[in-house]
This record gives sequence, C-alpha cells and structure tokens, in this order.
Amino acid sequence: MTQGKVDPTVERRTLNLKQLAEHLHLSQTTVSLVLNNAPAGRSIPQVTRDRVFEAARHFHYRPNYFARSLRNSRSMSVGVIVPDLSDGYFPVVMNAIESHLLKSHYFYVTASHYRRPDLVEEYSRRLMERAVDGLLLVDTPAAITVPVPAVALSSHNPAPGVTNVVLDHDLAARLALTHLTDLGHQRIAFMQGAPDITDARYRWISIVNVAQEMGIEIAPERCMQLQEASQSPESGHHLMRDLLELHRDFTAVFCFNDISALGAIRAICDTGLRVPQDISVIGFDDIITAAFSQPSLTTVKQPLRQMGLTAAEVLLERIADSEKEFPAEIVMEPELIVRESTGPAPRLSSQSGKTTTATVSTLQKRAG
Amino acid sequence: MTQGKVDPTVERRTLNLKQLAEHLHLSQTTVSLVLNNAPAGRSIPQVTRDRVFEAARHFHYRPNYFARSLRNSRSMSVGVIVPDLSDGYFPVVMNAIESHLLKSHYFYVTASHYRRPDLVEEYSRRLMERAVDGLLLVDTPAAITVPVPAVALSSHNPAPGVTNVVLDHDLAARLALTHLTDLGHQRIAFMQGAPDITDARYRWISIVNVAQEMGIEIAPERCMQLQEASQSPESGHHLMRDLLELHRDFTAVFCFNDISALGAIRAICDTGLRVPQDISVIGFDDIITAAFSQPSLTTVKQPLRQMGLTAAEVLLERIADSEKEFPAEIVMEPELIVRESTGPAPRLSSQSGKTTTATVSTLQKRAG
DNA sequence: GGAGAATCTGGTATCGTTCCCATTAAGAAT
DNA sequence: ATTCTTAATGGGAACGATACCAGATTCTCC
Repeated sequence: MTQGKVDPTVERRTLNLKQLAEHLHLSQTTVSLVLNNAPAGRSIPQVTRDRVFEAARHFHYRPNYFARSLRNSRSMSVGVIVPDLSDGYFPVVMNAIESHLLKSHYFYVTASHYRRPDLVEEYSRRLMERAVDGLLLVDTPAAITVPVPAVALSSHNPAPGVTNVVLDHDLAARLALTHLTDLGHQRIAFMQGAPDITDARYRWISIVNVAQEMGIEIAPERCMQLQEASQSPESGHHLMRDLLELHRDFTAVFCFNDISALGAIRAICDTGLRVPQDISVIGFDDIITAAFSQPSLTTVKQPLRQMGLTAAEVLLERIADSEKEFPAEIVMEPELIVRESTGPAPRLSSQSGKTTTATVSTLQKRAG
Repeated sequence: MTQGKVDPTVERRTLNLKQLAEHLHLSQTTVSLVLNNAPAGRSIPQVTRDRVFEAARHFHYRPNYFARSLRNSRSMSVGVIVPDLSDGYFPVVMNAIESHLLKSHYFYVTASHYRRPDLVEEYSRRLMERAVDGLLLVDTPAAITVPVPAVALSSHNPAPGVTNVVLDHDLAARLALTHLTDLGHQRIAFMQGAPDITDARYRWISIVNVAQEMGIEIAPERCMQLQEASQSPESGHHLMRDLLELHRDFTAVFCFNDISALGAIRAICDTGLRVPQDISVIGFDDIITAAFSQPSLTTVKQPLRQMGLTAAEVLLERIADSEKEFPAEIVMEPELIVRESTGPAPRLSSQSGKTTTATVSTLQKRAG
C-alpha cells in the first residue's frame, strides 16, 4: 500500500515581516519593534500595538528562525553531549534537563560519543557550527574548551568557563560503607567503574579514602573493574561470576551502579547463594527499576533529577549573562536508600580461607 | 570557589566567505561553487579548486549555518517527538535513530509531550518554526498534519504523507499465546496498556482476535488495564497485587511490556507464589534488563533497533526526495524470546473456582 | 510664536550564503 | 574576419529579521 507525497496545500503560506508591514501600512521596523517588545519602541502607542498584534495573530505570523538567528546570532538551542542513550542514569537526567530547557523556550540537540574522544571532538565542533548557545556535557570528559558557556554534569571538567555539577562522592562512600559495617560486614568486595568514566575514578578515590579512614580493608583480590562502560547488567554479571569462581571470601559487594548490581545479584543467585542472606549487594544511582528488582536494591541515590535541573538552570543563566561569575563546581548530596539487597553479615565459617571455595553452609541452595 | 567568565580569546575568529574570497583574489561565487562542489561550477579548473580548498582548510573556514539555512531553507535537522525519555523502549529506539541521523550529517531535536495532546500540538508547531526538515513521531498519536515529511513509529498515524513503522501485532499475539498454550496454560490473565497508548490498542485488538481464533478465553475478571502510561514497574506491580487479592484463578499473565512485567513478577513473589512454577509471566519488548531480571523474562521481542533505524532511514529518504511515493506502512516482525519466567502450567487443583482464593498448594511459600 | 523636547515612524545597512545572470577570454567554426 | 561555443569568473540580488540613525509630527513652555 502506497500513498501520495506531502500535500502541498497543507503548507502554511507563511508570510514574512515585509508583507505583514505592508498590510498594516506600517514599516517593518515598527512591526518588528512591537512584536519583540523592544525598548527602542517604547513610544509606540497602544492602538498601533494592538493593530500589529491583531494582524500578526490573524495571519499566524511567525518570525523566520534562521533570519532572526543570523541577525542576532542566537540560536535558542543548546547542545547536549552524552556517552550514549541508555537505561538508568540518562533518562532521568535528560528528562530533567529537557523539561527546564523547553520551558525556557530553548531546544536541545543531542549527540552520543560512545566514549570515543574523536567523536567528542567532532560533535562539539559540529554543534558549534550549528551555533548552539551553550553546551551541556553529561558524563563526558571533554578536554576541549569551547567558546560558549558550558556546564559539565558528572564530568569533572576543569576548563575555565565551565561549571561542574558533581556528586559528593566522599559522602556517598561514607553512606554505603557505614551501612555495610553497621550490618557487620568487614570483608567487602568492590566493583569499580570502567576506566574511561571520569566520575568512576573520583568515586573510587573517595571509596579508597573513606575505607582507609574507617579501617576497612580493600583487598585486591576482592576488587573487580568493569572494562567497558556498558549499560547492560551483563558486565556486572560477568565480573561477579568470575570472582565467585575464584573465591567467596566476602560478605558484601559495593557495585559501581545499579545496572551492574542487577547483573551481580543475578550472578550470585546463579551460584546458589542468596542475596542478602549470604552476600549483601549495594548499588549506586537509584534507578527507577531498583525498587522493583528481586530482591529490591539497596543503593546510594544520586539526586539525578535535581542534578539535571541544576545543570540546565546554570547553563541558561550563563547564556543569559556571560559577564557574571559562576561557581566552578556545584556539589550535590547523595542519599542512602535501604532496601532488601543488604542484610546482616552472615557468621563466617571460614575466616582464613581466602583461597578456599565456599563452605557448604554458604552454598546451601535456595529452595524453589 | 568561583572562576572567571568565558575566555574571549578562545573564541575562534571565524572568517566568512567574503574574507576568504578576498584573500584568494576570487569572487564569493567562485569560492562557494568550489566548496559546495556545485554543478554550476563544473568548469572551474583543478588548480583553482585546490587553491580554494587549501585556503579553506588553512583558515578553518566553516560556512555560517544560519546564513546557509536562510538561503536554501534547509536546516539539516529533524524533530523527534516522544512521550518521554524513560527506561526500556526509548533508549534503544533513540540510539538507533540517532546513529543514523548523525551519520547522515543531520542533527535532531527532541521534545517530550508526556501524552498531553496540547503539548504534541505545541511542540510540533515550535519545531516547524525551527524549520526542521522532517518529523519523527515516536509512540505519538499526532492528529496534526505537518507540512514536512514525517515518519511515525508505533504511532499508527494515518495522515497522508506519513510513513508508519509498526509491529506485526497479530504475529506477536500468536507467538505469545502459542507459547503459553504449548506449556499447557489455558487460563491466562492479561494486562492491557494504558488507553492513551495507540500501540496498546492495536496490540489488544490482535490479542483478542488471536485468542478467539485459538479458543482461548479472555475472561473480564482476568483482565487488567494500566491506567497511566508510566514507565515504572510500579503500575504493573499495583495491578497484579490487586488482581491476586481478588482471585488466583490463572496460571499465566501476558503483560503489556517488560517494565510492567517486572512489577508483576515482584507482586506475584510478594504474595508467596513462584514464577514460573505457580504463575508464568510473559512480557513485551525485550528490553536490555529483561535477560538479567530474577527470574529472567520470557518476552515478545520488538526489533526496536531495527525499527528506529528504518524510521530514520525512511525519514531521510522522504526529505531527500519529496516527490517519490513512500509506503504508508512498514510492518516489522516480532520474535519470541523464551527465558525463565514461563514454564509448564501447574496442575490446577480447583478447576471451577473462579471466585475461590488460591489453594494451599499454590500458596505454598517460597523457601528462603 | 518659536525653540526644544517628546512621541511616533520609516529608510536602509547588515548578518553570510547561494545562485541567477553577466562578462571576459580563448578557441572553433563559418 | 566574423560569429559561435565553451571555459572561467564576477556582480549583485535575494533570503527575512533587526537596529542604527534620521525624519516627521505633536506637545510644552517661556
């Protein structure tokens, strides 16, 4: 089944300022002044104003976007550079960003770089060519400095003129580790984020510092590191499965994020261990599905919505007033959300056996 | 900690065509002709061409986007209208769309309407003002006809000049129901999508038809309907919990999508029943996390990536050649992915008891 | 009544491209 | 020698809105 081409009669015969002015027997200047409510046209009497507005409404006059942008070189749009579009972190952040931008009559253009530096470079260049009024870097380690206002979210971009919206990772680490030690966990496994995620490096540094301060050992043989920045639980699943094959000398895992935590839980259960009875799992982010997984996920909640909103707000403020000084960093506070995936540490049957496999008791199959 | 405003020295002194032409001792016309490889300039000798390209590269000449677009009224960008940004369906679809658009040197502008008709109208109007070259409606029941090429994905938009990319819902229903009956399920509960999701209506019609054809009863008391088009498992959880409180006279649930299926599974397990031993659950979409949930999800896979790709391809083709005729509908084939959440139907102990509560055997608590 | 202020309006350059039309020069055909 | 092509380039008018700078009218005040 086929159908015709676009109906040309649908095309809105879009008239321009000149035609509108002619119809009103006024000059383009006057009409433009009125329509833009320009200060230079304060003196135009109300009768004229009303006539102009009336006619504009009647003819559905819309100023041409390109002509206007060409003239005053503002595009009323911003570029958003992200690693990719994926479940979890991004939908929440992007939703918040979008809602603020659209409300402020801005549009945004998205580009994903899949953590390839060349693409980050290429897209920021192409976006600049598009004359975006600002740039929002989400989880994007951009070395490049751009000639427009920019805000970096979870990116730790130290460039001048860039405001960084970041999480208080020290607090995040403290919340998670305190929760685990309160439950009696001492031997904790750690899952680091992929090396090309900037935020992951900062997070890890905080974890190491806080752990040391709290007297928690970070044993190399209990550390895993995600290799690809995959947003699938798969990677967390792999790592956890491999670690469990090696040894089971830990009672809790602190995962890089909720997505990898879901994979880790799956791996733990696959070996017949139970979460949280045998191993407690704690995630990071508090993605929407975290509350509904089986078991539901204890996690360090990033205020993602608030972070996205703040980033968008600051960006628009920077665009509106490029003279003003803005903070180089805005730190947001995480929050601990306790659910089912963490519980009291089991009494360990083999304290020493780093190389031994799990004892019978911890291997006890889950019924059903 | 504060830091200075945007460094003005970073600003790339972007020269224009006129200056470039002056430097080359050529006219703007010639330079433009060469740079655009225009057919009108076929006769320009290679030496001149080389000089022009050389200079353009040297001075980093970039044509001004607005001036160019104003002149030939093409924006090289398309608008993408979606209900919202959320987990599951959208990241996959959007990723595919984006990758094709950016590869073709198009950018895209996203707007979410949260299923409010007024916002659909407003955003498509505002996007038209932005002179997007085309519109991509994702799961968006747009009654409006636009003066640019459009492609509708899962939207069932019958407007002329719109290509609809849709799933073969008859096949989808057949795959799911055949799978369930093969496993011995006869009494199946159904979870319909929210009424404002167009695709959900078509899906339901297919299910009703196929069920009738296969002799499967669709009992009203086993039917649920999602009320909000929420992309959180919450809604599925609610519905399932309420149904289970009413009666347990079914051995399988066909959920609207994977997200609601995750909520349903959670609700089932919360009452002490097991998936799939007591109740089988089948989802829809095959979102990334479906393979990693506990239990992993049997689902009807939509070829989301392929659908997004096709939609983007057809849209760009329509833009490139508005004279050509395009199909009004492109139907994609779903696929059944069998995982752990479905299993053989349990031997029912109460065949008749539509109003009775579950028997002891089905209520048997899950150990652990 | 005339200078000057206040009020209202228009002319026109400008933003940076593209592209229709000329124009020139050289060679080919008559 | 004159016209006709063809090759190689330039002039300049759009595209549509904005904004500087004037010009014109009315009003105020001495």
